[in-house]
Amino acid sequence: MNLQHLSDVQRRAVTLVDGPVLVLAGAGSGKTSVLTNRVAYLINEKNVSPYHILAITFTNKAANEMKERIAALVDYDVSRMAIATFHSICARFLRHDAELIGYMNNFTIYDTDDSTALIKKVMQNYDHGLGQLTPKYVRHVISMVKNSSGYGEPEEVLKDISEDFSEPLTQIYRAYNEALHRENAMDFDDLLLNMLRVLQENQEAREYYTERFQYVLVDEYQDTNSVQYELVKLFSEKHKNLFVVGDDDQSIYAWRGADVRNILNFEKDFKNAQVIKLEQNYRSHQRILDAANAVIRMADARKEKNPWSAKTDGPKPKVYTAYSEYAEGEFIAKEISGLVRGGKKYEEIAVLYRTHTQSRVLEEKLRMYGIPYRVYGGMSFYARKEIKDIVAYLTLLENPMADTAFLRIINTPKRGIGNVTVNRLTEYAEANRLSLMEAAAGADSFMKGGTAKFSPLLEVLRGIETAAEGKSIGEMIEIVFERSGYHAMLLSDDDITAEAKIENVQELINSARVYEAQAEEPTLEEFLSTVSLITDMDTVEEEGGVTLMTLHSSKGLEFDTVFMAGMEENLFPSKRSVEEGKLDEERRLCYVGMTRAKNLLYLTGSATRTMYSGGSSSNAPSRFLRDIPPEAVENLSVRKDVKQIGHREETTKPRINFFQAKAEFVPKATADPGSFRVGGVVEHGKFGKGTILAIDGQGDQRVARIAFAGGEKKLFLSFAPLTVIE
DNA sequence: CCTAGGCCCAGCAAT
DNA sequence: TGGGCCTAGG
Ligand SMILES: Nc1ncnc2c1ncn2[C@@H]1O[C@H](COP(=O)(O)OP(=O)(O)OP(=O)(O)O)[C@@H](O)[C@H]1O
Repeated sequence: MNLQHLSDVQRRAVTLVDGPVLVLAGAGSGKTSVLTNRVAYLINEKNVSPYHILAITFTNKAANEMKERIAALVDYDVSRMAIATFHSICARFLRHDAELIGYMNNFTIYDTDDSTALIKKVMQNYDHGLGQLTPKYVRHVISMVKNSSGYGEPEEVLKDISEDFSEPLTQIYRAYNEALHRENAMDFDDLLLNMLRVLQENQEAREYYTERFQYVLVDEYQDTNSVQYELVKLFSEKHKNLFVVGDDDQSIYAWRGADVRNILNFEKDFKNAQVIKLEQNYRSHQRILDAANAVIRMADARKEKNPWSAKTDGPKPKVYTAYSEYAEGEFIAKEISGLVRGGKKYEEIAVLYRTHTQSRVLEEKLRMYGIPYRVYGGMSFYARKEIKDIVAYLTLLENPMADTAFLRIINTPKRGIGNVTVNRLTEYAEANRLSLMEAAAGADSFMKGGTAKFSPLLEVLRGIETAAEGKSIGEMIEIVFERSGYHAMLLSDDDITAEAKIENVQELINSARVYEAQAEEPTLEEFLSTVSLITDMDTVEEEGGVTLMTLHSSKGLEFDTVFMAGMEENLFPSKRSVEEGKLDEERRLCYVGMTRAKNLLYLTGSATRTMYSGGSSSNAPSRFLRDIPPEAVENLSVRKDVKQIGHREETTKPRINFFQAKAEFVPKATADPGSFRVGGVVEHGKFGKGTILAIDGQGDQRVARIAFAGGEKKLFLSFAPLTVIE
């Protein structure tokens, strides 16, 4: 196998196959490439059967790509290979082993929506004195507890999280888990946790998996949580050939339980571990690296690295501060248009932001300029209401005990079953330890006319079940769509979104057909499993225009040109991160974003931003911008823009922070009127008229590159005898 | 007892 | 922007 395309040290990482190995290296150093090559190398050169390999990727898409690569190398049914995300692989194993820990193997996976709904229901049953705590918050706490299970009992973990509420929270935590178990359902965290229990509690299963996995590989190791850590440790305990790659500077998921200590302590945790450092960055040129390193250098507690790029030169990162988010969007759209006119492809460009809500304005401006784009993340296809409703019907076919799914469709379409009836049903079901569906069948015993009330629904469900017998999944969805009355409901809905919803359901049918065509042995169970674990990131395409996504989602990806929008205090870093002292994670997120760029990096922001209520806030430029030495970037901000806020200010309500903000983002030297700007025309006492090509530096150090008739000159703006012509 | 429409409030990131 | 809560009408 040819490994000539790798550097010496990368090759070493690929071929050092025995024992625990950590590749700790900065962004763009080829960690993922090394991991993929290593899998291929094991199979091709070391004659390891694909069956004996466990490789954990960060997205399903990355897993599929890796499988495709392996498929080209060996004659093996790669779909059976254990290459997947933690969640997918655990779900797959549990389909076989859940019964070892008291679940049924056809368990249902509840997504965030489902689990929030269930938590809400559980909370209603308790006079917990948690009035002010929302189900969403409680779900987050519960998730943290589950993800921290490697550290101890729920009670202890809860005390650390919330001293005051630990008791009621513990109660809810228990009740929620019991409900999940009764419903034969697992939430995302349970997938990991229950797989861990299988390994811990069942000797035979442990034997099987540890014997099987001679080689264990994990990508993005810095963002593993305590349960994932335990899983990795157990899976690799027998053969001890554990290979992990990661970058502590890219740890950005502590808020959902990831623990960077996993990577920092690797050498201590795994005896005889070898550590390989990759220092060369193959993705970005040096100027991008310089700026990114200026930001990450300020973080505490990190392993120092010496990244360098062979591409020593390239355009400096560009900074632009607009006066409003609309102007910011406009700037980005204009720049993209210009870049594309210059030959760049839309697909090579990404716009990254801290929060999904930022995308709306950006989209608006891109559309205005006729720029094709695709937004990833946020509301994914499978999270849409109509899709989730149809999926709930399918879930009930597979698992009639899934009360959460039942509650979702009990009155959708409308069947005259309201809150009061639902509450009575729930009470009755709980008192008699029945599933809601079972309880509904005996409704006469708890309310007058109960049977009559529920029989239409039960008949629909029974009808679907009979009709779906022996049918393909695509056909099942059609049956559900028709017989549930969902289609009719949408047809009679004159809301403009109804048509799109019908199309979405059609799309769901399509995806079921695609799944059936591809799967070895398609089952409804597996389809539902896949659907609940699919993310938008798995559908990233080569085509489709400019990519819009959050900074978090961009981890692991790369683009020729990257715009980072919303580089402002209170947004990035977020207000909460500052308040809660979690600034470093934001800083690392900034580092992740900047290092996605191969060639061109724009850092944009706005002095003001509209709030949901219609008001407006004004924010200083992000501190991360200030951490980059001025001479390392090119500042494209125009004084003119800044002044306009002043005008707008006077016509609208005053904003407390305005002057402060203005003072911070206006470079000093431009504080005098008649400002210089890139593209502007100036006159010099000696050289005559010229056009400003670029301005670098700040304050007295600002240098302009100006094209005069007699050639290009670099001049200090504060000293040169220049007048602005236009 | 159900439904629809109006009002009020909230704001991060995602498997 | 939307989801949760409240109210009036059916
Ligand atoms: N030896 C090499 N020669 C040339 N290009 C390389 C080499 N190694 C990696 N690359 C390229 O560098 C880029 C970054 O590689 P990769 O995504 O594997 O890095 P990474 O360390 O996983 O990055 P990150 O941590 O930022 O996600 C890819 O485009 C890859 O093809």
